[in-house]
Amino acid sequence: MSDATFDDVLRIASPEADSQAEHGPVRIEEVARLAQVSPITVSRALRRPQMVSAVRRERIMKAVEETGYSSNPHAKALKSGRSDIVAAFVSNILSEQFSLAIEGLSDVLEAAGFQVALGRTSYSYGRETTLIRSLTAIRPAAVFITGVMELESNRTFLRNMGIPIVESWALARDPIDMLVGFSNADGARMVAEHFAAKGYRKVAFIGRSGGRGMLRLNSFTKSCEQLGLKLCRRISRDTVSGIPEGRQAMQDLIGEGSDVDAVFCASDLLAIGALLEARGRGLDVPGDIAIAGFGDSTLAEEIMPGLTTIAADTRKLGAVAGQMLLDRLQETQPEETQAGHAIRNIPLRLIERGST
Amino acid sequence: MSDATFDDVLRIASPEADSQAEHGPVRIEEVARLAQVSPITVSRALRRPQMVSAVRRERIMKAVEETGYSSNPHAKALKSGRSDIVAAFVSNILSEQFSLAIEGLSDVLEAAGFQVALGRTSYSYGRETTLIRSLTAIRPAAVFITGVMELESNRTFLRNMGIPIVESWALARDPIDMLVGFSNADGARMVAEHFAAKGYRKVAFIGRSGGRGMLRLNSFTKSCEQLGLKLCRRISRDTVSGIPEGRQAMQDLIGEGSDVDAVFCASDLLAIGALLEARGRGLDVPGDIAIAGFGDSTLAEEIMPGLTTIAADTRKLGAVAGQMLLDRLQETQPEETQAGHAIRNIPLRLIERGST
DNA sequence: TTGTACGCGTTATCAG
DNA sequence: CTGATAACGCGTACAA
Repeated sequence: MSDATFDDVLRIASPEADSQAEHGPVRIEEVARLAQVSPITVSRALRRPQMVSAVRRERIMKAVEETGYSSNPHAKALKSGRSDIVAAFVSNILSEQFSLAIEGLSDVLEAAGFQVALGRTSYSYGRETTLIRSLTAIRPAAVFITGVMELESNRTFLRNMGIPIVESWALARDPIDMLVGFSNADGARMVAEHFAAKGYRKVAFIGRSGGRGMLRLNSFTKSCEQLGLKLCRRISRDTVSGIPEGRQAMQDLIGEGSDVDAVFCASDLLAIGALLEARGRGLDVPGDIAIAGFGDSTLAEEIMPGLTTIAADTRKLGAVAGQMLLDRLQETQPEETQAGHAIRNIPLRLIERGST
Repeated sequence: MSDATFDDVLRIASPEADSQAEHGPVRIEEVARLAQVSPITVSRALRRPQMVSAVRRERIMKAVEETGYSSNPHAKALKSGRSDIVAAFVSNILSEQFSLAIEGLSDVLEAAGFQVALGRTSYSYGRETTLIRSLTAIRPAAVFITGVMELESNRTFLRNMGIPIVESWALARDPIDMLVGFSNADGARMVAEHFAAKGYRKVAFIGRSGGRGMLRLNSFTKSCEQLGLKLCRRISRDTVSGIPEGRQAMQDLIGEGSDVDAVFCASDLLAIGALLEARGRGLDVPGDIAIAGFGDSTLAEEIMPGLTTIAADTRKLGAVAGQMLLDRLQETQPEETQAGHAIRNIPLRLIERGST
């Protein structure tokens, strides 16, 4: 312990001393005794109120209130073979867009009594596989993935668990189960069309070489051809894409002395890095070079001169995913709970700002 | 479903068909049968290997391998009255610093077989209280908080759970249990000293009015007095502090026609908003006005002309917290597991960049 | 509508 | 060192 100064921290006293935690957790039996019924009746009163007479139900509810009873989720999970946990796989929790999706998801699910457990795959198949295998033990009620599961073995494994699954972030043709995504291809096309409309002719692409970066590049390439744009340069890296990588890529581009008009960056962070580098070297954006991104991060609006980008409402995406899972979890006829291959599309829009 | 273009998504086939999930989870009994021992011996072989003879232990381990057995965490939790879940309370998952702390925490804990469950308090006492109460049901093994619990009732509740708890992000004098923090007061003083050393004399403060914002303001105020700096203006808001709020605050400051030299913003995002606004209005930073932040976000380094800021290694903070929890969880004599009031200090340093 | 008996998978206890 | 027995708290199946 160094001699650092201690902070004086706010403390807020509360009148009622809450000694509830002292006596350990309340069991259903205690509630039953208080309400003068059997434990199973308490259980029913909570799970299927209409199965219990009004008189007892009220007595029970009162006892529940008084004791602060809530059922033990582990016992419940053990009995039912299924927990109230929804597993959410995220490649990178530092991503604003993924975090927003998780917020949307957990807002919906927590309101319905489910817990969201985060698993970080860190863009690694190894970690992803490890996490997937651990699901056998946890017995989640459902699974959400910010992305599409790529390894066929993991897809099979998840499918065999027989629980609702939502993949996301792309409009894949045959999801494991359900899907809520947006069309990366459309987004890339919108950028190409925007470039064409603004009169840019010689364009470049910066992005990750795998996954969605690749999707965006493929579509961008095709659209450029159709629109008569010349795609002079593609800079792909397979590392995670942040501001420094964007800077580096732009540096490469400029260093080559290329005469590119406009650059499409497959993520906002890449685009912001590129933009900062370009301006730092005295280039005018968009005069000397136009830049567009993907994702509509907070920064896209704040940075000078404003970043043109493709926006998807990812908080909504998460909320929709949560609702799809809930719908399936709360279905009355579990027999019908076959993989429905429901697909929901989240529309994209291009937001034009100063950078193009 | 609109007519959006379907993306072609990468699929990676894998040679070995893994049919493990088909047959439902493997139970300890199956392993026992395979190894020709009783279930309890399997349990012991896994939890206390030295209690089982080498011969059987090997047979058992082989059977575990073959079946892919892993113990059911719900049954374990039910039996032991304690789960392998560590609850982590975060006020805002969109914060880069908090996310890094969570990464550090879960890297350490997951390696030791614990699961980290995130609870978002959203800077709301109500949500915090709700989450705290829900812990009774979940029976976490331990609790981590990115911040200091302020409500006395919640502090009591947590203390009474009798599990290891780590608060963080400030050097509070009497933590509920353990603490790993940095001195917000020191950080603010470092900024004041830096301003003084650079010759700035008329300074301002922008920050949140509660919690750590207040800590930083108090210390900054005192340091300014001691150093002969004139603290002309304090702009406090009680909302979450992002780039837009920083912009707004700087706008207020400039609008008043004040002749402030330098501004200390209690968070990097506020500082970046302020910086963008100042430059957007044609002010030179630091010529016309110097700006310093707190947190050392990625952006601080990237933005022009570089943001002077107070850096704390929050990933390390999370890792240290995880280790403190682990040490307590793995203590052999549970009798000694009294609230130790261990306090660890994470040093701060001022990073000077172009903005001052 | 209500209650009894039992089992979910694991591990502590105690006897061997 | 090993195994039989019981119990963790809840909810399903069945009986009343």
